[in-house]
Amino acid sequence: MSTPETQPAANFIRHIIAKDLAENKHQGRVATRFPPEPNGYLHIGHAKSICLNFGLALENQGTCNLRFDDTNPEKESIEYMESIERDVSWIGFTWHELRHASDYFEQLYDFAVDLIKQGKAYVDSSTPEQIREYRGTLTKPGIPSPDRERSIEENLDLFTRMRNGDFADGQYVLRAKIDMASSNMNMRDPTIYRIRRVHHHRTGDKWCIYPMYDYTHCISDALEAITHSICTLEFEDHRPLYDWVLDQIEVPCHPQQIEFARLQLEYTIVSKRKLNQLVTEKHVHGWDDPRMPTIAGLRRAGVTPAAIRDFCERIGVTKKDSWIEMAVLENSIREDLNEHSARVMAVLDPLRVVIENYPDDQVEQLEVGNHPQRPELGTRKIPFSKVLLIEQEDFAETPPPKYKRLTTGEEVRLRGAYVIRCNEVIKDADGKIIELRCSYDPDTLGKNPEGRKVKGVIHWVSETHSLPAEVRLYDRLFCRPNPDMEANFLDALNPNSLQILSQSRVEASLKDAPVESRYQFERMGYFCVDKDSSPDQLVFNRTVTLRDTWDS
RNA sequence: UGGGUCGUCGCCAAGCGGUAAGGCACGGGGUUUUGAUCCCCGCAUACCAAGGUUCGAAUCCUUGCGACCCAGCCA
Repeated sequence: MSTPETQPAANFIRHIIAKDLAENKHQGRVATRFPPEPNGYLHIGHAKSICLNFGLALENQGTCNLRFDDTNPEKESIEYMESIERDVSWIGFTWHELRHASDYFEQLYDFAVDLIKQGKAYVDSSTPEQIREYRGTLTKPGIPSPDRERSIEENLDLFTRMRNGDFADGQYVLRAKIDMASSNMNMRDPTIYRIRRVHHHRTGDKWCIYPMYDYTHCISDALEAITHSICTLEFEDHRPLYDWVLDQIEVPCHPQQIEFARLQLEYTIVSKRKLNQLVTEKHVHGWDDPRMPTIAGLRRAGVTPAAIRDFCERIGVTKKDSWIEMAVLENSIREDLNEHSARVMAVLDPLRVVIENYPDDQVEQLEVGNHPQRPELGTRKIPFSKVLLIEQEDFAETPPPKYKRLTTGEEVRLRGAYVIRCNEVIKDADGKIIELRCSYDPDTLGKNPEGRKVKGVIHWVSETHSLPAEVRLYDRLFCRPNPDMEANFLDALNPNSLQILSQSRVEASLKDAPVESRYQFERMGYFCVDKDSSPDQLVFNRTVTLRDTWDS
């Protein structure tokens, strides 16, 4: 059996690392980091970055840290931090060290003082509006702030007092003194510290000034001796600033920032802000709603860590903006689930079938395999009796062309059991089919009938022996390929993304199926036991359907 | 129209001057007690365009065209 994980494919970052290794650039060391801001749950886009960073470290005998970029306490929380640790672990990676940007607040402050002493940073009293105005535009250079030439002594004093809490929020900022005329907006004296009296989930109220991303990230990388600092494309313009900061101060190493294109998946979104909106406005039932592209959502839907890793390897790593089709993800999911899931029978939308020529009280325990290609997964017994349940959609009075299921007067194979023939259709007063009267051929158990071919096979359960279950069928959350492109992404929401079937029946072997266990419901798809499930009320989520090539 | 980046099959993606890998999707066939799986076969004389260099170009040069990112005291 092939493993779902494919061999490492070539990509430009692997080339860069191979070259650095060949040149002994960092004494042959590879150190990466995955640096999320703890302001939301991780999603499939983060998975790409996680697999990249941890994968690169792993395949080069290097290290990968998990670092929380927690410099903006307003949006961050312990809950998010914990969910991130949980999700990274679940995907299957172990970090070398767990770090936080906030671990470096003191050092960051010292470096800022150093910058001021060098005359490379100054305290500015301009308002945000003034700063924006002075910054110029894409085509017009900026002009210096009136505070730009403040003396070093005064800057030192002001910055100390900023830290001491002598000023109101927003009264001053610390800015790097670089080049107000730079064609790169990020180099026009970027703000590196702001005053903000917000409780930080780790440092509490110790600080009332917080460092900005551009200033913090490069120094954090350097302090951790990161060799390759991998981030997404929108930070390309920030690289000169990343390098500038590290060039002004004394740090153990100067990591190389490398940018790659973030994942864009059709029929979904990966904007934290919008994902947050879906949750808070209750368009979904939470961060772990199986329709969400979050790691928690995928997990609850029944997607495996191996499938996510396989997907991330398949989509590749480039600098090209691209949209991945959902079919690629589904393929990775099916490939892993097909190999590892035990098969069981479940009737989602039951139709009663009475086998008229089967003895009233007889029950046969039929032995069936748990996996058609993997006999080592064993067999189980399923009860066959006079009254069975089959799928409504597996019977048609007037079948469409090439129909291979049950129809009046014709035969069909009951999976793992006998061939039956439908003799009569019972309807209620409204003409709705409520029961089928059938007969079975006793000589067709484990063998084909004499002289005729029965091509259809359908699944079933015994009415009295089966267990009631609720089955949740999920469809894509959006009905447009690029919801992000819509004026309002909520307009693209799929109104039928969740269908709950409360009358389903599953075979008795599922009685004690643990939460998160996964099965293939034969002919129906892959399903996972939901956390809402209990022995009295089983609840299953559909992870993905089976591939369906029946064109009709 | 300042700067940065990108353009190879429907969607991804290898390729790095020697004559277009692979995956997904799609189409056809075979096996099958899942219309699943699995197995065969097919699927870019062509690499955004036009010039140029070269015995030879997707790969080098030139000029166009198109797309994305940047003017937070967010990350």
